[in-house]
Amino acid sequence: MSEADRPGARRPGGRTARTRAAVVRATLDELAERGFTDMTVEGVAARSGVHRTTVYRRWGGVPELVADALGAAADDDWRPADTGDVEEDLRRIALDVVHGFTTAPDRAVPAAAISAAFHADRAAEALRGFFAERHRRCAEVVARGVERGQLPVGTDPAEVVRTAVAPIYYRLFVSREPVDAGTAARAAAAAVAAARAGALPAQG
Amino acid sequence: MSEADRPGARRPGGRTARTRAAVVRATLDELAERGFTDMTVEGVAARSGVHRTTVYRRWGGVPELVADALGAAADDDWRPADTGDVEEDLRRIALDVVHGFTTAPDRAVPAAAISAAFHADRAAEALRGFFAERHRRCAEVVARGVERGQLPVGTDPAEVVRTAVAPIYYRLFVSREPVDAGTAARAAAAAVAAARAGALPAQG
DNA sequence: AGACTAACGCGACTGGAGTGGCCTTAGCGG
DNA sequence: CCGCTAAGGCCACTCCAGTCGCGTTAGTCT
Repeated sequence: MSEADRPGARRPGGRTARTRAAVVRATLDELAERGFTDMTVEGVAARSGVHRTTVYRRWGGVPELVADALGAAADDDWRPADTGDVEEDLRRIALDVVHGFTTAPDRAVPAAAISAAFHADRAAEALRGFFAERHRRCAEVVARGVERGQLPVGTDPAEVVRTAVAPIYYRLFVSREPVDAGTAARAAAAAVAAARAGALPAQG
Repeated sequence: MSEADRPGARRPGGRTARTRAAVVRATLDELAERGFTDMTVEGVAARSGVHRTTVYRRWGGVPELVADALGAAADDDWRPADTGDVEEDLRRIALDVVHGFTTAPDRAVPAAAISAAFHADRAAEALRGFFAERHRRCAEVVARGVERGQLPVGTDPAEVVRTAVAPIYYRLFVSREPVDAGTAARAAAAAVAAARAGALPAQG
């Protein structure tokens, strides 16, 4: 559900949608090439063929551009794998996170989104929405685990997901320590162990 | 071990140290008053009575100022409590984190440090050093728990600490969800449960 | 005490971010 | 097919972050 697709928008298709697409694409490219800190509205405008003023009017600044790009990137059909084992499913989710921030071609985008959320409320809201949706999708993995009897009834699905990925983000952006596949596996194992022990109940 | 105290520094005491102290103090004040995003070198210079040029020369920019302020703030004598129970000790550590980012008078400082690390390598290094030291101090809590037989031998102390605090940082700065005392208690309980299950071994 | 030099103060300058007014274009309606 | 209006283009302007060169001050060392 992007801005230009909204039913209430005055000019749903046509020029408005084209400029937005061009700017979003340019934002992603600039982000990958120069990074969030060195990125500039001027550069995005030049690359997209849209005038600076238009970008300032419709978005407002770099953090908002990143927020919109995140929203566009979130409109994917990503789904967690279903291997039949909760811990394996969670490990794959955690591995996706590690790859998304270390080896993925557009790895600068999610990091920039987290950084942008410090600078603009709109970016923070976009981030909140993005992760709410991710938690929703990943919760199915935990729900399946409960159905299979691998996790106790009453386990909070989203909390298990948070526990499984939080250490990765913590190392990446807080303690600034290296992350690898082992980090992901360990975090997933810890989340499952905690859930099995009943330490992650709903409504806690 | 701050810059001005270093044995190799050319001018250990005197004007250099005074300027640095004034600038660090001004940085903390500006941070609390205007926040990281709206903070400016101009403001810090004016408040400290030091010229803009000097600040640019010795630090380089806002992120470096924040990094130095973090370094100064890290020179405290904070120690985790010793209640005789690992989970209670960890819960108190987690509670300190929650308070430090939500209700503490200088709560803007640590958040700014995390944000600054996205913008300057020097800030990222300062952050890394800060958390390495924190992990070191908090590891004692886990070590005591192992000695008491509350946690299995071979548990990785730092990893338990990371697991206990990571969900808080995750909610604060990644998923942008609210945090409270319950968040801290839950995270500490999950960390202990995972450690008890042997999911957080050393050298993993 | 006096020279030496690192560090600071100062003002001028540059470049780019961000804004406002005005005109043009393109999509939508009748 | 033709007006209507939202959105974009264009240009000029302001303002502030950051830099440079030079003069001055204050520790340090003999």
